[in-house]
Amino acid sequence: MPVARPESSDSRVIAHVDMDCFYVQVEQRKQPSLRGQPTAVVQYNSWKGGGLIAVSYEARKYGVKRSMRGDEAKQVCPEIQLVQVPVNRGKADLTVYRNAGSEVVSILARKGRCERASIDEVYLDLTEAAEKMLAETPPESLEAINEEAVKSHVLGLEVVDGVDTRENVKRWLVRPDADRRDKLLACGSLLVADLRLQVLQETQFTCSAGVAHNKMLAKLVSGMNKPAQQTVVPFSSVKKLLETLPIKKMKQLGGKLGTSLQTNLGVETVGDLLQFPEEKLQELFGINTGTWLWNIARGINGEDVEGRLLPKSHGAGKTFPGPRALKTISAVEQWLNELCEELSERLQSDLEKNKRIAHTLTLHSSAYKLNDTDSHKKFPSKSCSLRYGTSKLQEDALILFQAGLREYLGSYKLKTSGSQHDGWRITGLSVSASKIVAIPSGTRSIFNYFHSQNQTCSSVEESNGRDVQNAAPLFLSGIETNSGVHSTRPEVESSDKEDKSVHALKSYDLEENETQVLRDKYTSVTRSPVHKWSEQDGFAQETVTSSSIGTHSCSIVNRPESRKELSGEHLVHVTSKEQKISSSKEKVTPSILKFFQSRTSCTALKREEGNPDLEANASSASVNTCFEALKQNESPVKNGSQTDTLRFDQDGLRRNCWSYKIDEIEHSILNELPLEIQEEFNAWLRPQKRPNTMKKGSSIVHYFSPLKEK
DNA sequence: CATTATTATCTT
DNA sequence: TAAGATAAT
Repeated sequence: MPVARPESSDSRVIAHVDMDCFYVQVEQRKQPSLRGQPTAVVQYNSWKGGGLIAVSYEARKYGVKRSMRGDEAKQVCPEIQLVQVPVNRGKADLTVYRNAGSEVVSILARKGRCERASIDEVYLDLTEAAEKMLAETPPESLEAINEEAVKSHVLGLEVVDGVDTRENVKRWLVRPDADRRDKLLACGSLLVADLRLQVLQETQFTCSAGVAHNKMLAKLVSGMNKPAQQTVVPFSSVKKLLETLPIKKMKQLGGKLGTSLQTNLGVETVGDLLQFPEEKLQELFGINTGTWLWNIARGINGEDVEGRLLPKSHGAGKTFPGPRALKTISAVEQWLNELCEELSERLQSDLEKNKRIAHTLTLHSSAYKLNDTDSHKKFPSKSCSLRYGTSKLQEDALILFQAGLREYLGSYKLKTSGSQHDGWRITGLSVSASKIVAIPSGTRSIFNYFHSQNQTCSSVEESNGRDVQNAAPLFLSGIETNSGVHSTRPEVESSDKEDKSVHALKSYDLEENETQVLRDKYTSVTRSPVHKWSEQDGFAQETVTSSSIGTHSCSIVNRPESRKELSGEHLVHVTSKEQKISSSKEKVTPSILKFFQSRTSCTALKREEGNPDLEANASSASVNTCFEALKQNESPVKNGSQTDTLRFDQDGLRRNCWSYKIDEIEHSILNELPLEIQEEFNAWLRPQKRPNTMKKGSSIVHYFSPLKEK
């Protein structure tokens, strides 16, 4: 679970941008006559008209819903235009939507760190841009305000009668006496309005956005006013916003965890969560999830916007429902071949365009057994090191499948007839490529070198007369020629781990009596109705465009450490993720300590207690009087008492442990620190995830199937 | 066994 | 690390 940092120090400007019924828009751009008409995108149509995966707002007025069938949609809206998702190799092909998503991302990434959250959603960290704007061209100085920004919905904005809403919003945007944080949000709103306009101009797509101090809030409100509008959450309106918000509306709480909160704790709204002490939530749900929940209840969420424009994995899959379930190995093989073809194409494209290489191939399947009562056993997923080239993928995928099937059938298969199509049916197949790493730029020369050489170790196969790239895998395996050092085939040990069969389905459960006690103890009785929540659009997918070279590489070995060996001058660049991990893990941030130690005046700042909620105790500290360094980590202060204290909980750090009341560090001060130190400081503000200390069999949280009974 | 097809993250 | 579970769109 994500971990939060103290809110009051969080004056970031975060936006969540969500495309409006994205697939529909893509189709409408292709076919402009569909504009303004009730339209839906449907995949396949032979069975009940196919399944809807995106619905235009015109169609929604008729009650057309995502995941209705085409036929149902026609019933409620006979006029509806149904557009089919392209089909290739017998399966839905989402390439056009992925590419359209990439167009959008490249525009949205212009003003700050950008994270592609799905095919049609991104998060933006606009903090720096907003600060810059505030410093150089603050809204109050502007002669004209972006019309789009003026149309923003500002949550909690008091209505002045006699003043129309737009004028009211405009006044909020340019208010000279506003809290700095609100000013930053105002700048963020202007920036986002700008970006949305650019997206529209350059792609013809509309989108909606949420602007707030963190990801969770931005995401929460981006869908509140759709389509083509934006919503801002001023700091001061967070509490009221969350108070009555149904718990299930929060990201991450839409599933079993949310259900558990409802049924086990009687928590229906985010506000209800405020009753529970942090320790209690930690006991119940584990240290990380517990802390996360406690923070979420208060509108606190320290998750970073990752700078990532590309997907971390690629997958191709298909389901075979009902009578279409696959009955023979040969049918499975054929479909695997199709899937691998698509996957291979996308991998080639990624390699060519993004210079990235995938390391792991995984096969997932779902199946059931005939005339077998315990037949809902899960088909095991299997993975192996990934070899480039369509037929390699196909070969390996089949082997993985067969390994999975043997395990799935277990001794069950030992019955009659060795003939194939027997007891089993395959209802789903998918292959995916993960552990994708960028080829460091320094490697390019090596890459090119091998590129020009005749391949040292490739077979010919389906290289289609085009280039074969060996350099990358070579790099990744650490300079060995990959001639045959490692087995390239998926090594499928048939270690039939027989029994362990049924992992009980997991969910959150509390003991009955404890549940009652908790409900009585913390849950109040009354609650009130809430806002109106518009639906979210779209589907989740990924990015990457297409094109292809026939790459065919030899064995690719997963050996991350080997890169270190090579890290001379060129190869220092690892993926940013890895850098982050390694640095936050083993680094003691000595430079920060040094910096503070060299500071002579560290004066304490006391903050008034008794404010358990969101009221900003904007402690006005100045540069010299801000940091207090305590020699020993005085009793770990916990969030429950509203004093956020940095603490190192890993032993190595215990000794020279300092505690800071980071709530009390004013933001502007951070700006005076050297950049490098600012970064480290920020890392502090986003505490690491703590190892889960919850014992597995703890009577408190244990997982089971929630909606099972009855 | 008819919400499909993907993706991401966390736990074990 | 691999495999499973959960969640989202």
